Amino acid sequence: MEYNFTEIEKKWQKFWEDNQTFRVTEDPSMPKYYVLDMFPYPSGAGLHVGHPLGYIASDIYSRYKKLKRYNVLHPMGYDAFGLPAEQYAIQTGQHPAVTTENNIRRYRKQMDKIGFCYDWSREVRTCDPKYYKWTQWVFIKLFKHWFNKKTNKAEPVKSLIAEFERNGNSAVEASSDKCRIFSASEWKSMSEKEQQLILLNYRLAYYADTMVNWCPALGTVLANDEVKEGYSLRGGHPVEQKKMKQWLLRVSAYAERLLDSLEKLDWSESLKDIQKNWIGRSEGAVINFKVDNAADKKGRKAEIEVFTTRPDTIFGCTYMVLAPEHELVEKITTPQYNIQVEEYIEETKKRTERERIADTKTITGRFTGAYAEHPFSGEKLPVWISDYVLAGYGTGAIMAVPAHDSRDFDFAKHFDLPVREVVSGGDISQGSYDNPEGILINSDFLNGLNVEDATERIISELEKRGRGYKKINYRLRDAIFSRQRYWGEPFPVCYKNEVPYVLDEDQLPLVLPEVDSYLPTEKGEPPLGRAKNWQTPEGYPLELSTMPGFAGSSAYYIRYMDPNNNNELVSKEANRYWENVDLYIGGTEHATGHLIYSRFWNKFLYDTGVVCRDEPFKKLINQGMIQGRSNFVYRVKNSNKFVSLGLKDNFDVTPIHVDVNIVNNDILNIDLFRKWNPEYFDAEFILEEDGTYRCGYAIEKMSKSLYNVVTPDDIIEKYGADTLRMYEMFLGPLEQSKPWDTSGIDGVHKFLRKLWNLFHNEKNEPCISNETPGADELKILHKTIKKIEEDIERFSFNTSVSAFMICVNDLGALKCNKRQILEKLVIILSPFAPHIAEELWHILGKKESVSTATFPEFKSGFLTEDYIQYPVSFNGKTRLKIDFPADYDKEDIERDLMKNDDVLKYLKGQKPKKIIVVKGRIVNIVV
RNA sequence: GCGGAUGUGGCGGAAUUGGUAGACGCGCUAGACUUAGGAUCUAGUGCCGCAAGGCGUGGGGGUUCGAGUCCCUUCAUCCGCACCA
Repeated sequence: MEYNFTEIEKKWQKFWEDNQTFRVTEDPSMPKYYVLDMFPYPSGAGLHVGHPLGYIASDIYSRYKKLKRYNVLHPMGYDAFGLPAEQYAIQTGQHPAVTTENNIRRYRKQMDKIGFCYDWSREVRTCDPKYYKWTQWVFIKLFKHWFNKKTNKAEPVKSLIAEFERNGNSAVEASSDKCRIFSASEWKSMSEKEQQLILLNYRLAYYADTMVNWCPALGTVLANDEVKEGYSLRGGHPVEQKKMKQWLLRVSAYAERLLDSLEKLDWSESLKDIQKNWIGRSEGAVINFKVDNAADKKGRKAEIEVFTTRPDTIFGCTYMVLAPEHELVEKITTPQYNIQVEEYIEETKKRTERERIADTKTITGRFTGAYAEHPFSGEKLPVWISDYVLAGYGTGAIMAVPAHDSRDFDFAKHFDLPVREVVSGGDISQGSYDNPEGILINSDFLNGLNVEDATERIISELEKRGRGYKKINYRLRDAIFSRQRYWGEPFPVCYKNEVPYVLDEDQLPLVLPEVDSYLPTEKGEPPLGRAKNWQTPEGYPLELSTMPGFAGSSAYYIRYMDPNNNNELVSKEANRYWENVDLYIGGTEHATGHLIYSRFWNKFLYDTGVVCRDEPFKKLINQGMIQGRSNFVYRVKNSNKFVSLGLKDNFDVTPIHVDVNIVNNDILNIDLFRKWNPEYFDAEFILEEDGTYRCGYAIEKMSKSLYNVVTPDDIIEKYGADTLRMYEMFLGPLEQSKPWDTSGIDGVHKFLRKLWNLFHNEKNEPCISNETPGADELKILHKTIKKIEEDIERFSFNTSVSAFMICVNDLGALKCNKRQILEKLVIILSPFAPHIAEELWHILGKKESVSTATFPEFKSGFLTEDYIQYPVSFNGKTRLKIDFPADYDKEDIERDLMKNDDVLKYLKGQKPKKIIVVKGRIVNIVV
């Protein structure tokens, strides 16, 4: 036996655990560095080879930073509440806590085998009451705060109440729901219930009637980021729109800050773009249009409020459209049109979100019979309803400008409404001219202005006349925060007189109760409706919904700083020391969910003084997906005969996925294939000339159903964890998606064996020389030190693996076993292959873990060369390679070139027009 | 429709600032050793060509002494958003 990775890896994993090698504490004498992985949801399927990619990268970086003398926080935990465990519970009756516990144990086992340097003493689980106590605590805090637009931050509701008592709400500028204006005396005369209901409009966690994404199959509402193209992200079930009373988080209050501070984050541009898109800032104006035939009790005309990004086109407005759900529809529809409008509203209600999206080409709508008045021309504008206007965006109403908006144009053409051009530059007979460029026409006082000036002018005019104002609108919606499910955090909320109140902090955690079934009750209540005594000691009923998945993951990075603190979410000292995450590695699938919510959550905690940094994740890297590489066998139709890839075109065949684990370099192991599926036991094979069965392949998602799943466990058993770690990195750039193909792993494994051999003689006995290394050996070493350091700093781990291979190949060629070289090599390799590094470090006579060493310093002196080989090209084509002394100048080189026979041969007697010499790099002769 | 990413040998990929395209590894070919090889070692391996030489970084055009890299244009694949007013 030579390099016995199984034994070595077990030994050092035990050593790390016994010695608590990676346990960290706050140490003000050292600079901190916080490396975080997106913690996993422990699914029943366990980890496949794609999951640990990011963990390995962050582990390498953590170990590197430790060698660079940083105090590194590198924790891990579990996002343990969630739907799959609960769905499984419904099917099997197994308590989700049990499934979750089992899955966590399996994950931990799998992770331990890879040799990560996590400080497991800091582990968190979102389903642990000691953890979710603090999730509930933050919820209460959100409930007790409102967002003051004047100070642009969250403030206690107490201060809001004080203001109401003093001056009513007229001077309050809050991110809030629409709320009527009241005076201080009105406030004081209100009942407790009335006051509480008003405050709900202001709270950052609030309870309101809202349009939700309802998923009947899952029996719960979903947040916008949990729905994709009308289907639930988890499970792919249809989702419909429904009005329901739900808990929401006022994320929209932070839209501007979430957008602005993206600038200073070291995230990829594409991820920032996704967030920018999701937040969806648009600048425009709110304009009020009076409606003729509807007035309130005091005789004030009703007003349609619209939001537009093109107020400059206001004179091109020829009609108005309300969303079918708009509250004014009922009030303004004239009796004559009542029936058809009601019909239309019924129809749209029936359509699911998915149908609406799928069917965007059919133009539908109804006239309400009402007319609005143009704020400048006084023209009568017919008011329509149509589902192309969304209730949930802007004000749910638009001024239609068919000449300059393609949707309005299509609608106008369909219903034969007038089109009036107001910005020159397009051809209105052909279609709308949406470009915001051109000169205003047919627009009264705006005529002759360009779009930009016209926009400015019209807004000031609107403001002067009190008919509108400048407004920045965001697409980002408040997050629906309740789920009608069991396996999540209970809300610390009870209801008195149907008004929600939060529990006192000292009643936390509010522990998830036991239920006899995980299904909704007969009354249609969530599963918590089945819990016995689900009420406060005073007898008030508790909330029946639970919190969504993103609740527990929104502040977990804070909890790691001080995971066992029972008095605070995080102590001031721990938070001030660790501040925030320096490096966060995870998948891009969380771009609009977790990464928005946790930024929001963090900003709120920053406003309230709980944490000291206003952004949670300074630098973020999205690792690419590892795709599966599937293999196929080709069955001749209506037979049990399988034909090899090279011959399959001669037959009528069906490609069938075959387990990649019984295929090697696309050659099928026929014996294993027969055993793999009894159906194929008697199969016949048509083989290649060389007697092998060659499989086809395709790059697909890694998935059980495609038989292309490779687990880290299998790889570790065959090659060891160090090989797995290095091969995962060797596959390609961290951020790119790339297919997993086990075939290539031999190269990395061979490398580790070659490394082992540098330290051992033919009899596999350790054999280290104390001789002083020569210049060539030092050069190889320092070239590698430099390369590895640079590569790690830019997260180019694939190229560092190559650099190690080159280094070991070169040292192997020199048969170098000199201590001074090998010691440093082991240190720089240890982040990548920690087990073999520890073993070799030990062989070098060290007693401590190699992780306590210091990253060696690169010395440029060892790299200087006497001669430099210059590629010599003629007209840009490389023809020759000539050595020149390193200190040669341009003139020296030119002079020598003209004496060189080969150069003269290529010149064929011509005189060069020009000679370009870039010192130390190239020579180019222009003929 | 909008926004983003990617395109280099049979395959994964390298080339960090405009300066030797294909490092490193897999695979393949030949050889050595071996009872044997899915072990190990040596050599070769972008394409065309016997060769000289020519062609080569998705396609077309440009800037430059010199372009995978910069500019324009176009195609393909993937991802995100989408009646967002």
